[in-house]
Amino acid sequence: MPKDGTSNDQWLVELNEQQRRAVTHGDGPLLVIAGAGTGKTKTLACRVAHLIASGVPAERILLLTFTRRAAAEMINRARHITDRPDAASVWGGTFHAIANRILRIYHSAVGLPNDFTIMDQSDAADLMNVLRTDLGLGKGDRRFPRKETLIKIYSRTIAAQEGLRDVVKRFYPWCDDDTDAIAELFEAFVERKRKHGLLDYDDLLLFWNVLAHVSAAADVVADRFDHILVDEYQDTNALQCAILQHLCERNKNLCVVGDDAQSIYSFRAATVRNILDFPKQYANTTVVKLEQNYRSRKPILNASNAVMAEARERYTKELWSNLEGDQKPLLIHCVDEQGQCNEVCSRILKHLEEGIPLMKQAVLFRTGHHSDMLEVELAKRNIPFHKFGGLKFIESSHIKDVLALLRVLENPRDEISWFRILLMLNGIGSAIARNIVDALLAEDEGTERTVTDEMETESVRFSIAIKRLAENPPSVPAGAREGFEKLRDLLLTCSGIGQNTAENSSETSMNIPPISQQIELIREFYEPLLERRFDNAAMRTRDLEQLEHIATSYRSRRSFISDLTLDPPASTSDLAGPPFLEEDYLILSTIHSAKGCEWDVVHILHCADGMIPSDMAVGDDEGIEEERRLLYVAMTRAKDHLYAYFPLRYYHRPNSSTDAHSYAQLSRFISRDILPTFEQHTIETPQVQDDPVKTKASIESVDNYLKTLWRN
DNA sequence: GGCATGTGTATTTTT
DNA sequence: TACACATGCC
Repeated sequence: MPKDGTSNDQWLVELNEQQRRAVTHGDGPLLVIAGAGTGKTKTLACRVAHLIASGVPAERILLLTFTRRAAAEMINRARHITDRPDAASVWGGTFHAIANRILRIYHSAVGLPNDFTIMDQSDAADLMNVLRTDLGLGKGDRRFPRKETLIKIYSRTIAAQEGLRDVVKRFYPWCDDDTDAIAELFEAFVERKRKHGLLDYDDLLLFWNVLAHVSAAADVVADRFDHILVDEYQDTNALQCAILQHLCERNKNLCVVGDDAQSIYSFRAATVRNILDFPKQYANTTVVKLEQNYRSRKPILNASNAVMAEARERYTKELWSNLEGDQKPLLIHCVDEQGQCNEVCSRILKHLEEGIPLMKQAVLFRTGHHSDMLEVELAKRNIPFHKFGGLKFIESSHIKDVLALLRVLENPRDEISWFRILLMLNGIGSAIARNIVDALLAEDEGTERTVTDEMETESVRFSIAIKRLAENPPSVPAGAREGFEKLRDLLLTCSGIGQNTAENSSETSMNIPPISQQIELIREFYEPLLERRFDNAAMRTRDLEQLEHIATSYRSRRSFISDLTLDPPASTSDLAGPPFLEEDYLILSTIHSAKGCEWDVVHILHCADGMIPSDMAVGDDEGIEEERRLLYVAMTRAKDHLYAYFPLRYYHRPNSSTDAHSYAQLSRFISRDILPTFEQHTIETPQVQDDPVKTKASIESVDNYLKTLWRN
């Protein structure tokens, strides 16, 4: 094993000059402006490798990325480059995942229990809703913001570190009259979370930040890392910026990488100011720009640059490419959405025949449901696919139900999960559920949490709520008794108490079944309920099997739940069969989830005004600009072939037989001036399948069908 | 009073 | 599709 530096040469040679400057930069703040496809991942991976090779202990390097997958990939690459297994101990992950990891260690310094559970955004919204009802808001004819809106306001206030009043005025002006009530609600929200040991996404960052400057752990935390690297810095918010500032108070070894032209997360309070003002914030910043694109052929880059050239602000760089190509991106005019589906499918199959596997092709779109019709079409044609973004596995109600059971086992003070579970049972509605929850949690709430770390072992950690369930369960109405008994058995078994009575519970309490077995038990309990509650039980059952499968790789229930909330798996509800059995599959993805990825062939759906830009975002200039960047991100994912589809006609009710429709306009971002950077195709009539019954039963499609008869 | 059930409606993007 | 809201049933 060569010592410092000597083995560097081999990989350094493969870098271009700018990349090499970024990789070998020594101490002090470093800003890397990295355009799309300029080898950003490679540069970061090499920098990590370089640091390790120059003697920085791997566990003192922190790599913050946008997804866990990105961190894992870079660390893996660094390990290969250096050929040092210890590279695996680099701290890598999202801000939230790292916050979780840190807080599991230093929780007591900020007064958190160690068994805290993490709520995702919809859990937080549910809690918000409970409190909203408790406080009597939303009663009468006053229209009070919906729970989703409330959690967004809350989240933005914290992430942007601005006052509630300002946030509401600026982003939610229609809620301005309710600000006082909202403030009151938020106070209750925070109080309730603390009482029940719940942290939401914002709390994770908030406490990490607090940890760094008010607590006794501050020194330890600030000293923990010698080098910090941050990917996708343009999509960080004020709170994350503050955390970083605290983390590198000792040394200024902070390297941030990003692209202001790809900032697409302002709805999460991300601000481009972070990256633009970085040199001002950190004196003596070294700035490196990566402008050579290694991904896209010239005509694709041309069109992408043309789209960005019309942006209101001027971006700091211009990308160039050496990759020749004579094919401009294709702009394809389709009759309607079905026409778009047909066209996409046939082009995908054509490329497949040419030898480009499905995995190297992607279909991108603005919102999750933009691919609905295509998914049906792909299923019909037996083209397997994976969908990223949109409605996630974890958000479907059957998964949430199972998760609620696990959560209650992990943190019996989790009121929201108790509610969710109880409401599933026959004969129990909100009133009875309320009584049961009150009965179970009553003593717990009054009890001070004086338990120390050492005492919080598995055996004592399940709290009074579970004990009460074992010793003197709350009474329930006769109609609900049977279901409640089954629930009780389940929870006690999973807690390791079994069906025995309380006297020997302390002895058997260590007898907690492994996590996958717990899920199996839960599944047995839940399946009858599932069949009663949903129509498509079969598919949902398969999801549960999948969940059980994921669980087998976890040792503790706690890390399983945390990971599932912080790094949820992509959707599995594919129509085209069990995805993990297919060797080749097409990628469907929202543009947001496509960030950082690249494919040989990229198809962008719905390039119509109202889709990109989304109707929801055209309210103000900043919103529109972000949509433009979104299209830019989508286009720059393509290496060799880029297709943009524009369906002319949108049916108001796609699944009915009525013909009501309206005409769409081409996306405003593909303006007259930049049209020449595309080649245009028009698909005249919808392709009629061998089975004409599949086509829309409208007069028009009948007529079109007849036309094909006359012609053939 | 409280639960189950039916109808209508509004739907971005994600940790 | 999931939720809010209204109505009908015990």
